[in-house]
Amino acid sequence: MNTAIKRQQAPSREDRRTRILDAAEALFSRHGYDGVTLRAIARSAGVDVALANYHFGRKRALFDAVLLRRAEVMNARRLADLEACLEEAAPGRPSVEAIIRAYLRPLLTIPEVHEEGWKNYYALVAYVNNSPQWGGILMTQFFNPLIDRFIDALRLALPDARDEDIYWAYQFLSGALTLTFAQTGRLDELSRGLCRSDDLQAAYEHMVGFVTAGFERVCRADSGTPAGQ
Amino acid sequence: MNTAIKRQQAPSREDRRTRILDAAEALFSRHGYDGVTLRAIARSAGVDVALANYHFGRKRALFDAVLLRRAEVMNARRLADLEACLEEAAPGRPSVEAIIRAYLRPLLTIPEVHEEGWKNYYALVAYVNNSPQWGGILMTQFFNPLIDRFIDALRLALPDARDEDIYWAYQFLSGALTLTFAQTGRLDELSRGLCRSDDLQAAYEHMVGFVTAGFERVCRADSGTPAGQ
DNA sequence: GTCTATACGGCGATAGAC
DNA sequence: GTCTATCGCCGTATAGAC
Repeated sequence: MNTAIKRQQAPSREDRRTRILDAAEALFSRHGYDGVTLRAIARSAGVDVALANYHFGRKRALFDAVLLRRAEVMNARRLADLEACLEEAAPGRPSVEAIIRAYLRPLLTIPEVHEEGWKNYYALVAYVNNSPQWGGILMTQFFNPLIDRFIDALRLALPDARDEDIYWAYQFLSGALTLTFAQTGRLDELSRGLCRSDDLQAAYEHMVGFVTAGFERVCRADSGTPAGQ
Repeated sequence: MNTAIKRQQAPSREDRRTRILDAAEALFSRHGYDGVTLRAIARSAGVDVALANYHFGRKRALFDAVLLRRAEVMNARRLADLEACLEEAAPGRPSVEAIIRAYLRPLLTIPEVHEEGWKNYYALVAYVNNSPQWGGILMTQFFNPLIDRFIDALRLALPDARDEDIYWAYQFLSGALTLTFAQTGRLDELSRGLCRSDDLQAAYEHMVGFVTAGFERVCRADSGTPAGQ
């Protein structure tokens, strides 16, 4: 009724919440947690200073809310892809490559993946992941349940691997992934335009090969860390 | 004369410069560029606010100076290791693994590598590399001449590789490397203590295998990016 | 329940006094 | 140069409008 005659009406509760999250996401991804004020977020979102506090509580809780919003979407998609991959292989073992594809593909098959919001989110995750302040706490908080499932699948695919080798390999995957999807433009500079940071399709194809080969090499039964260097 | 009778004397010019750089390095690595004020740096270094400005100019120039100080040391070592590696292989081709070792080994053979200063620097480089604000500009500014040499060596080791494949693989190496040396503690959490972020030796050994295999896979002549996914 | 206006104590920035 | 007065912005809390 009311909604039917809305035209240039004031934004709804959800509109405002979303705009605060969007503004916070953009600003945190550019300036880091300590480089952003609640007032700057409110100004950018076009709302009162106190509104972010009302909806999300303290600054730190808003930071969490920004991360959670898209992490939930992404984790659900990845989990579905992983389960499909395991089901397809059953009762045999899945291949490492199939698992890596299930982990990476959702990052670029999100329909709105080229919108600013997702791009900002990817940059924010890269910031969080690489920060000694946030990395240990927040990556664990938002991604551990999902990653534990992927590690389990990798144990299945690599039955002779030692756990520590799988964890180290995952660490390298994580670094390559978050840097690449942050789309910093660095690659464009280095390659003098030959590669484009925002070519997520090319990033995905290359990363699948690189990471799969890396896991297979590091997790070979004979690939120990010998006493020497 | 004066210097001879110094005991608990005021720190020298170089002492102060160094302390400003150390303080800036620590604070920038924790809070990002926008999260740090010149006053916070001065306070942490125990010097007057105006002194940072006197020695280094504007805030941005101080940021550059922090990065440059250790980048120069690291780049010189890497270049020496690369040249030794090429010489050893001449007139044949160097192996991919030997080149990767020359690129990574200097990161942990720095004698003072476990001091706070280097640890902060590694975290700072991870921040810069992953930042859409800084990544494109500063990584190019401080590391391009060196990396061009390594890319040349990799072209030699992988004569059939396409340039774009080498650049993508380098991007993944760069992400894995900067995240790992940032030592965020994330890996310790995920592996429940099985792996330790500050075990640089284990990081190095695993990374060499992972990255070498990744380059070899991605740069195989037949490893195209086919039209489909 | 949703939101605005405003206030508070704290700290950083600037500039004039010494 | 160093000190300090003052101003403005910080995160957060709260009272009250709607």
